[in-house]
Amino acid sequence: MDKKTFYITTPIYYPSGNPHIGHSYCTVASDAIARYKRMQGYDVMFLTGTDEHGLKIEQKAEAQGISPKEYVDHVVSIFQNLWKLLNISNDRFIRTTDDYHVKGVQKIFKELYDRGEIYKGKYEGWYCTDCEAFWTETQLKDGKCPDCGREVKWAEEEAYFFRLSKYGDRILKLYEEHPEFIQPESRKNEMINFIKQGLGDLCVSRTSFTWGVPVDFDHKHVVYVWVDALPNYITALGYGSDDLSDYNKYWPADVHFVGKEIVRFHTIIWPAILMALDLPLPKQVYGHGWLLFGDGTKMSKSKGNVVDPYILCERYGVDAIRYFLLREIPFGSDGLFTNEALIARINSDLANDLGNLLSRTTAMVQKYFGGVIPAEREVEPLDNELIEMASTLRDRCDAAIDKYQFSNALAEIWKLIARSNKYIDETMPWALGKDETKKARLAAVMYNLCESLRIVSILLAPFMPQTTPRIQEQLGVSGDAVSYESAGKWGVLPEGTEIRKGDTLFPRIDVNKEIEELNKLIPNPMEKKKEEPKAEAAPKAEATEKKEAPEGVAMIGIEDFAKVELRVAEVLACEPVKRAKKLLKLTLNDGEGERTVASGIAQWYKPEELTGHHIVLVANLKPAKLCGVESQGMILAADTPDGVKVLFVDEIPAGSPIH
RNA sequence: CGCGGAGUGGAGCAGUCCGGUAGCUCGUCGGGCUCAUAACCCGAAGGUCGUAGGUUCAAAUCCUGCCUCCGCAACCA
Repeated sequence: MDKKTFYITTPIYYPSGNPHIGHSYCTVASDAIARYKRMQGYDVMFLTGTDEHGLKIEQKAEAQGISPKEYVDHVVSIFQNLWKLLNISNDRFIRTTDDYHVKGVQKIFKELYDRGEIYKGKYEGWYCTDCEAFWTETQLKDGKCPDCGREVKWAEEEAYFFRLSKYGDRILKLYEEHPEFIQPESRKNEMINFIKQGLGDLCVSRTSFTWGVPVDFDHKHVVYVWVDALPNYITALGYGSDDLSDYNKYWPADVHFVGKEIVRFHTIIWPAILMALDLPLPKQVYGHGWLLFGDGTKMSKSKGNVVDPYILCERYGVDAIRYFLLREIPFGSDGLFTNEALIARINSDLANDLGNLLSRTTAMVQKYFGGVIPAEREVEPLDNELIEMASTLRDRCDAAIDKYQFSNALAEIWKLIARSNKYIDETMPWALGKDETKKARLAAVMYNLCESLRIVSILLAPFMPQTTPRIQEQLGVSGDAVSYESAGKWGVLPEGTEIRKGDTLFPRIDVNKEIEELNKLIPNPMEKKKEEPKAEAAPKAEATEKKEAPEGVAMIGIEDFAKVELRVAEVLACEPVKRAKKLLKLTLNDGEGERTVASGIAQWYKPEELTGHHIVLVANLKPAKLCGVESQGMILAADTPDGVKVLFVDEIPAGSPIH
């Protein structure tokens, strides 16, 4: 009989920057499931990959003076190295630039077109030439491009559209008939509301850039993100090629793990595309939460506050990071990532509870029995609770894993670890060791502890694949004694097994020292954001960030710089902008007259702190409308660890040009 | 009224759907033990569950108003 299959995917990540801890989070979670399911005997297909097309990549590459392919090759290799480092056991890695994917997408696109699901139309809207982007009326800021503030013109672009609008009802019905389709539950309502507002047809091709999958029957066009990226889940299985064996075997996916920000694409657009193709739908889309920092900021490439997964792994070990990510944060919700919490978990859970349990157990077996537990053992009723808990642990883990509740699964495992530590206190093996007549009892106690640890090591393996072999080595177990099957049984440890104390599993970390060193390593966004008045508190959770390297800032010639007109200006008046959190409206005397400039510094300056000062003005910036205020320039300010500092040049008269 | 999330002992969370002793982890304090990575085990202190009303025999839980915080969006020229 064929093994039951299990197909799990991560999103394909966009390599416009290096992978951060958020990518790692989703990938580690998927990996744990993949490993767990494999352990249970499933034939698992675990897919991850990268989504490499699009304007942004094209621009990034151009900024670095290399081809898009060169650019993505480089970044993708960084992703792949990180997955290797994190022990990610993906079966495949799909790149949307792979030939088979390109062919598959072209085939899908054509088929959708032939079925009348995609039609050629006109994309109408306000077009910004500089950004090469279309905007809707409502997106415009006072009739100008919301991105760059430049003039836009009404333009039409030929484009292909997918008839998404006709699938609203079917998708709602899908949610109704399969309430488990969107997880967690709370995300479903958002989707329902979104659909009920009415779905429009979806633009699925572009002519404004070329870095994409060409539409093979209309070469002006490249396929736009939706029909390119989403089908990776089936092209990776060979859909669109001659060999459909994997597709037939693994599709539909058992679960797509995605971040909550892209739930919409996976629960509306993706099912619609599949419906249009008459293909089976994935069984479930799970939208996990975000990792947040101490100040509640979502981590992202653009904000730069990235905790570098490499540095973390290097300092604490891969398994510690994997453990923390899966244990600390309930999978469906957002969670805080702080170094303090990380270190606390490592010390208390990994070093004190698990590491120390193994250490004291193996040390005693060594000490009292020279490493081999005697066969003659005297059981007592006291043992029953431990045995009961250990032999049913697997069921509780299974149940949690079935619901993707990683933290609950780990919590269950740790209950057994805690129970085992308590068991040592209850049985007092050191006292038994002093009494020759209690040898058999002592043997039973040690045996029970080893059994307990054996079961722990098996169930922990999907989460901490590097650590568990070390535990099992010390326990002297392997093969059948560490199978999933045997995790549900008590009394598997073979007679005569040689147990020996090994190296410390997880060394304890000195919290204060460590936090100090981390702070040296990576600047802290908390400090520059808000000064906490309660400074007497112990070294507190330090959210850390790593500033993104100032990549892509190319050298310019003097002639480029000469294009910028800098001038000293006096701040005549300053007021907050209504409806704007960050903006201050400055009225300036630039030496020739008055002008208005908006500046996003409300967070750092009160209006009265600026009036009267002389500042540096970029005088020839194209005007832009911000929150209803016409900004006719920009003032210079510096980013510092303590916040943004406006450059004051009070001793220089207003109007002075600067070179 | 832009959309959404959240306010529970010092910190981080569970409990809220299906009202009825407020639970967990960490931290603090006291005790025990010595096999172990100054680890482990036991105990204690600490919360009028954001606020004001309402429903009810009974509300953290249901209803209404309000306040605060956060994310997204609109503003970081």
